[in-house]
Amino acid sequence: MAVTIEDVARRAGVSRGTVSNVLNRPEVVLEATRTRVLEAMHELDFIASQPARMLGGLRSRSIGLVMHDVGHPFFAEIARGVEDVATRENYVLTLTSTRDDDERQRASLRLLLAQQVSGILLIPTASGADDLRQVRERGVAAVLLDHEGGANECSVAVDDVRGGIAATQHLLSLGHHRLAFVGGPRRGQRHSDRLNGMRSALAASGKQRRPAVQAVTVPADTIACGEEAARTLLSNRATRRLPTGILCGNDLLAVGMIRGLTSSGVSVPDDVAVVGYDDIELTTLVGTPITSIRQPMYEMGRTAAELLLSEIHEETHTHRNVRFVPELIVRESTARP
Amino acid sequence: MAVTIEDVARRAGVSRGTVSNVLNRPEVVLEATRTRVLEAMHELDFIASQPARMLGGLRSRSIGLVMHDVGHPFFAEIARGVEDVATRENYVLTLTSTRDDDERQRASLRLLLAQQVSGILLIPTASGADDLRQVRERGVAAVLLDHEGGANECSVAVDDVRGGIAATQHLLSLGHHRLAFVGGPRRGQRHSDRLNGMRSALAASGKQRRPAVQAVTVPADTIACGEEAARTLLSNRATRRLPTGILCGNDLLAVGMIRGLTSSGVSVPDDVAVVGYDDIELTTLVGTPITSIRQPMYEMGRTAAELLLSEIHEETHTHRNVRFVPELIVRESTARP
DNA sequence: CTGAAAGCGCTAACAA
DNA sequence: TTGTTAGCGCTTTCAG
Repeated sequence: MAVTIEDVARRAGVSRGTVSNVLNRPEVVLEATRTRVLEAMHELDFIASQPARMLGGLRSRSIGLVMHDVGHPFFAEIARGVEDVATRENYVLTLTSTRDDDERQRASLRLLLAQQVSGILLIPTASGADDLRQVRERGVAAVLLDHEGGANECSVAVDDVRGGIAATQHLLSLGHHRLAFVGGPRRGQRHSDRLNGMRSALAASGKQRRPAVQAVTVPADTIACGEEAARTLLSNRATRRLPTGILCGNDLLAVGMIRGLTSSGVSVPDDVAVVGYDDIELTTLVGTPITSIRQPMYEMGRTAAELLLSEIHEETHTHRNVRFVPELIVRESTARP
Repeated sequence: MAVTIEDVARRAGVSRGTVSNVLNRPEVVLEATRTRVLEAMHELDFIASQPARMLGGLRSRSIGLVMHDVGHPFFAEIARGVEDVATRENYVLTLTSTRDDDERQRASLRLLLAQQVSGILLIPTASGADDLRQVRERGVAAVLLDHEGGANECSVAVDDVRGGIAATQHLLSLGHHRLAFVGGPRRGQRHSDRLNGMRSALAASGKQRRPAVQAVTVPADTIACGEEAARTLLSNRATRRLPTGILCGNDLLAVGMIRGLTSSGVSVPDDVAVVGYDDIELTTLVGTPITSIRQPMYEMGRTAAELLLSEIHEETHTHRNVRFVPELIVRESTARP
């Protein structure tokens, strides 16, 4: 088997306890013995077994991240932020994707708990934010990510209502009063809050028309769904005029929307202005750069990881609900330069 | 503390050993007792501690993935493939990013080893493929990803020489004989193989000019570096004519290259044809859709994970060096439709 | 400051 | 078929 603490002890001519001490409380062991032990470790290329240490009573130096899908740039960027602080603090990051499935989320959480991670970051499914309760009951630290949390927990989110308001005010200022929102149930409250933001901004403007914000529901946050939504809007024209200002629940939807619109001869931004959400790098790269509501994804990951580590380590940790403010980034999809 | 196997045993009125048996060899315990134990587990919401099981002698049900950066779509997509099979097989995936730093790669490997993962997938830094030796010496399964391996190990790679050849033949068939390659040392042999592919295809064509393929070195695989490379090519024009066919080491470089070229009044593809590499989704979304050499990233991740699990489980595992064949996908950046 | 020994939660013989 | 027990590699008292 692998080289154990026993081997190191023998080689250094000390007891296991002493080796353990140089690992965990080096200040308590004599300089001379310590170097001797360190040398022995080095010569044997000793790597202490984390599982064994944990059984011995140490915390685990690993945290878990549960999210929808690493493949999506929004989540990947959050993961980067988390990973950077984890690495910096010498933690490893175990990650699992739920594909937005409640069952998989529950399974993921159990798997992480079984690993004895010392903390969990959860980007919940539409209805799964409560699952953290059970995690906490087991004494494992947890913070909610991309979801507003309660008073007795840490959370990191972005103010979606303000995002909706910012997008709407921008559209209104450009003279667009016939508005639509494209989003789906999969992102749960994220999208409904943004829609609410639109509605309240429109109401506040006093420019509200009879048919308020038109909401188009899509099954997923993809380019294809965006194109589909464009077709829906276009074919509805018989009964309802085409909106001239559209907010999409994420940037991929916006890409699809613009594509669907232009391929039917509707010009963006001349006929219709389109706003995306998230502000992933892609928005700057497409043919018509997209105006978007920027969410600080990397920062969110970093902050959440820091809160989690603080909850793990600090005796006097007080819960915080961090809420970032999204930022409107104007590009060509709403206004020609 | 948490609920242990002991609690379950007491509640079900059996011994620890029996509980352990229903966990590990259910067929050996009487139907009746087993259901009783299962019920007790359920009532207590028992989750067996993986660390403890490992000490007891079980394998770990976790694998590690070491890569450059989760934030990059190429790696993110590989990670997705890995994650899908890990989840399917009830393994958890621990991932670490090296940012292409040898030191960090070594640290990552140690961290994973300390966690007692039962297998490691490594996308090595330019010079770090050898680090797996030490992993294997410790009896931990390992497969090399995105890097051609030796006979005594499993690996999953893509034939870069053929990728370079395919791109070159395509460019030649379009009438471009003055060629350039843009790439960097960071991706190590990946890029040099592609360049070699270009050279041999050019030589084989009999159309070789005196100045063979012009190689432009960039420090990183980013859009900014692509633009920079465009400027370099442009400013070299005094001594060396502008190439008319350019292969970029990845798609982001190609995006930057096209942008740099067009902003200087050089038309793509009319004046210069540009080919990217990887074929990430982005290639279809930019203003001028990019011809690219497709690498099956998701498949690579899946395959590597499957090889790893086979190496972990199967007694009779034989090593394989899987080499995918890249595919040329033609789009507007080399030929107007 | 160092060594000896108990125990962490579980698995895997071995007995019964 | 089930119970008993000896570790797994480490940490952490507690003596020395």
